[in-house]
Amino acid sequence: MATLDQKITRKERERQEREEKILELARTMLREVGYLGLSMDRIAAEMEYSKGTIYQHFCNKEEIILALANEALEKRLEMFEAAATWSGAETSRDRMAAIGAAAEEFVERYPQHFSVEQIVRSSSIWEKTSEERRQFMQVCEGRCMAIVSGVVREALAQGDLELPAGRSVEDLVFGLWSLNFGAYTIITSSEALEEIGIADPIAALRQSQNFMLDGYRWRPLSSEHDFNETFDQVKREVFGNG
Amino acid sequence: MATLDQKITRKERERQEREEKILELARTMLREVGYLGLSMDRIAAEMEYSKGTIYQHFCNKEEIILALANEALEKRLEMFEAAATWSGAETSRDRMAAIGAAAEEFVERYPQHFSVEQIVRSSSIWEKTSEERRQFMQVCEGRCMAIVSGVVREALAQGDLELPAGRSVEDLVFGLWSLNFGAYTIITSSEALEEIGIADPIAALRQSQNFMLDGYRWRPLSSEHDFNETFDQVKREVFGNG
Amino acid sequence: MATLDQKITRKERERQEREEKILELARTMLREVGYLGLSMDRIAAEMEYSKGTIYQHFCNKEEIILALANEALEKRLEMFEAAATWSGAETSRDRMAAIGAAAEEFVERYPQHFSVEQIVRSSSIWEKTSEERRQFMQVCEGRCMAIVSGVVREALAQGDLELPAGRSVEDLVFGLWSLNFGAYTIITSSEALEEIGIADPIAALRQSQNFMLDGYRWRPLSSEHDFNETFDQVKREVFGNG
Amino acid sequence: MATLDQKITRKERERQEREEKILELARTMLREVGYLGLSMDRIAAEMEYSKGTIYQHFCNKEEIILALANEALEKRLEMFEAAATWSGAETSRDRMAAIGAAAEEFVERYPQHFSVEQIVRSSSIWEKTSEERRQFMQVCEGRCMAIVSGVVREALAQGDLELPAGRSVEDLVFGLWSLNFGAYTIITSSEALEEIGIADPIAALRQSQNFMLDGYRWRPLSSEHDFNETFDQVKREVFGNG
DNA sequence: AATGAATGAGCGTTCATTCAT
DNA sequence: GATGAATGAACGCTCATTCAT
Repeated sequence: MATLDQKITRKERERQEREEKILELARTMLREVGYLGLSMDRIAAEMEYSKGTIYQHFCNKEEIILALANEALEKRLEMFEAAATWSGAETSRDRMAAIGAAAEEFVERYPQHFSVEQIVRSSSIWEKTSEERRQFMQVCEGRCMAIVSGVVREALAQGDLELPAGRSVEDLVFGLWSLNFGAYTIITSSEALEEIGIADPIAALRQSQNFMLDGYRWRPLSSEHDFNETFDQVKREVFGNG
Repeated sequence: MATLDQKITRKERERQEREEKILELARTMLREVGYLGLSMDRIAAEMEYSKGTIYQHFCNKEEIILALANEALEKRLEMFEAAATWSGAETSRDRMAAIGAAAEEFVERYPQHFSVEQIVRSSSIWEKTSEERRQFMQVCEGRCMAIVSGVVREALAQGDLELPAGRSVEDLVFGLWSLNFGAYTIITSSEALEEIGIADPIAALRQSQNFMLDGYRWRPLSSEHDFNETFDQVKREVFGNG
Repeated sequence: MATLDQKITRKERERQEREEKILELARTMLREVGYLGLSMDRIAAEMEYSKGTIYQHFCNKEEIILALANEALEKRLEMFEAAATWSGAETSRDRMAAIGAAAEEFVERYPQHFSVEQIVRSSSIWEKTSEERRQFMQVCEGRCMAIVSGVVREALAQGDLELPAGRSVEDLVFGLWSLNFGAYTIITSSEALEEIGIADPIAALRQSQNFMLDGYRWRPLSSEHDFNETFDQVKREVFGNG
Repeated sequence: MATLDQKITRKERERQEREEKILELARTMLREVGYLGLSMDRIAAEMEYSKGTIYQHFCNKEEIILALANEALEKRLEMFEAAATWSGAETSRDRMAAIGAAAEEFVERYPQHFSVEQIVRSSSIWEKTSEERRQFMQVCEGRCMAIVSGVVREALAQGDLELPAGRSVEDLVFGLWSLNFGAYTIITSSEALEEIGIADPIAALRQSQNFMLDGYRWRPLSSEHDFNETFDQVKREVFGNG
């Protein structure tokens, strides 16, 4: 019985390993040759498996992209959650900075994941899976925003922050989101930023974020606290990136 | 001689008109059916010219995209320049706001152009023209930045703004650029932002920009001046969008 | 020994049940999705058995079709035999009408079976099994004809019918066969016969058959006897279709 | 100008010749390997043209079948019309026999055309073009029937024929249609009819037709006139098959 | 005996590109 | 200079069949 169980387990394990391998390959290819360059033929050729086998795992090219996007989403969520519950945060703004650090870490550690998100966003992959797309994208965006919004609301509750008239919590989050998404997109897709004077875009991004929140008067202001240090601390303590 | 010249001129004019028509068609198709849907066959079918003729103008499908991106760049530059030299600006920060308004107007007025920029940025179109790409992208980014940088430098010169230690003019510009590019990308590619709480993303973007510059202590602060009004004024006076 | 026998019997019974189940499924699928839609994968997916197991029963996709055709043949033969030995027949022509009723009943009761016959007839399934085909098809046609021929010969023997010069028993049978096969094919494959004026094709078929036999001077003529009533009677009494 | 015209004419002629060649090939392949065996790859391989070229003529595999079916329909209609207007017909039943001869000639002269009709009828080709199918099939059947119905109505008008109670003109036509379609199908798809006793199926079909019409009391009866001779005469005089 | 992972040839179709006219 | 027929590699996908377990 044990043998049988083991057998099943091994087969299943092999299956999952194969699936992971397909996704890994797809992720890399997506990064290297883009959505257009990603083809089932190429994936099959690059693996030691045949086309048919790939199709036994994913019945669509789109399903692969979908799976990839799901992975990316889950990874990011996981990291955001870890950051949002960081025990070292003394203020609500610390917590916000921690999430910023998580976003930074995410792109650095999993650049392919970020790539996938951009492709999913820009491509017309979804024409077929249109209905699912709307749901998936929205869930993705919604859950990510919920974490950030939670921290903002906490700040409001604690009196660290007041919103200007007519602005909602989500508007603030949208600002941070745009800034981060835009920055990483430019960093990822622009070669030679240095040559146009941007030596350290990550530092510039941190600065911009801090100043934006200063503008909102989220206390403590960046003039009162070194959030740069907070970023580094989070990356060290939460993500072991020292 | 005059006749000959005229003839050449007419031919040349016809040639340029044809070229413009091809690009116009390609632009529309790109927006409607995406990069994947854009095909030389389809372009030819939709025109009164044949495929061969189109190839006489653009020896590549990629060349067409390149030309489209060029157009977009030129259009944006033109608008940025108009904004940067707006006579109604009383302060350096007014001028900065004017450029923000130009960016807003650009996306609203020429959504296809913005589309093209995103495609160019995300696609692996460039494999063949990789060398040209680096140059082109850099020129694109460089010229746009130069205008914005100019305004920042003016602010520094006039004492309206001091940069924090370690930050360059380009870092500030990068922040604005990221924020804007990110915001418009999200707006363009997310369906149903409203459902996740972002009712007026453009307003949120303006706010974020203003607060970011407030963070930099660029005077007058947004608490001292209604830049929202400046945005509207520029769109009215410079771009006739009232 | 008895135990062993029983075991073998049970196994064999299970095997046959499985085989029957495969065929049942295939028959239904053939009708629903056509020959093109019939696939080993789909059959396996729809059953609780795997592809490999199915291949243990039928080493070919074609073999399944062959088996299906065999079933159809057997079913029809069975019904023809029942009709040919109908105790209610008073004349040889009654007996002939009874077979006509059987053919009618067959198509009505087992439309899938008729479907299979047509597919087998039209498809080039047989390339591989070509040798078997010739045998099988001939056996099929031969045995069916034998029954009908038997009735014709009986009529000749009893003096109800004389054949015109140069015509054989088989020629008469061929006429009936053609008429029936053609009619059911048209009925099955034509949508909206009614719109082209054929409101009741079954009645038209009965009429045509009767008149053809009248032409042969097979007594009693349809003017002397209501064969329509005979048809209904057979369907009621022999096939319980009332 | 003449040169230009000629050029266009030649190109167009070449195009049509190519198209005809594709259809000819497809027709033969359809007959030899059936609908399933017909593939764009095979057509392309068998011609000296590439797959792309084939697709420039027919944008679908189905379009080819459709074109083939159209050809068959037109050919048959043409032959039916020629038969229906045969000047040698002395009676309405002569005219009917002439159409029978046309049907015979059609299958003999263009067996592939008849093949196409059967395939179109039996296959699930039409799943995609389902809407068009209904129309096309109906037009096909309708136009063919109209000619035959016309002759029947003429017979009624001239008093050569009375219909039994409850039977329509179309019912009679349906009988003839079924008989012919069925007979040719069996002849085409059954190997070795002779071995099961049907030495001359064409003769048997003629006989069956004649007797069916005799049953309807369509005068002159086949006992009063040698319609076999009429058949041969039509094939000779109208179709030059002597 | 039963399984289902793996195969790989084949399918219909698209499309950038070339080149004879 | 303009044309569009011709190409052929590539695509996403299917499926009958095999075979190690």
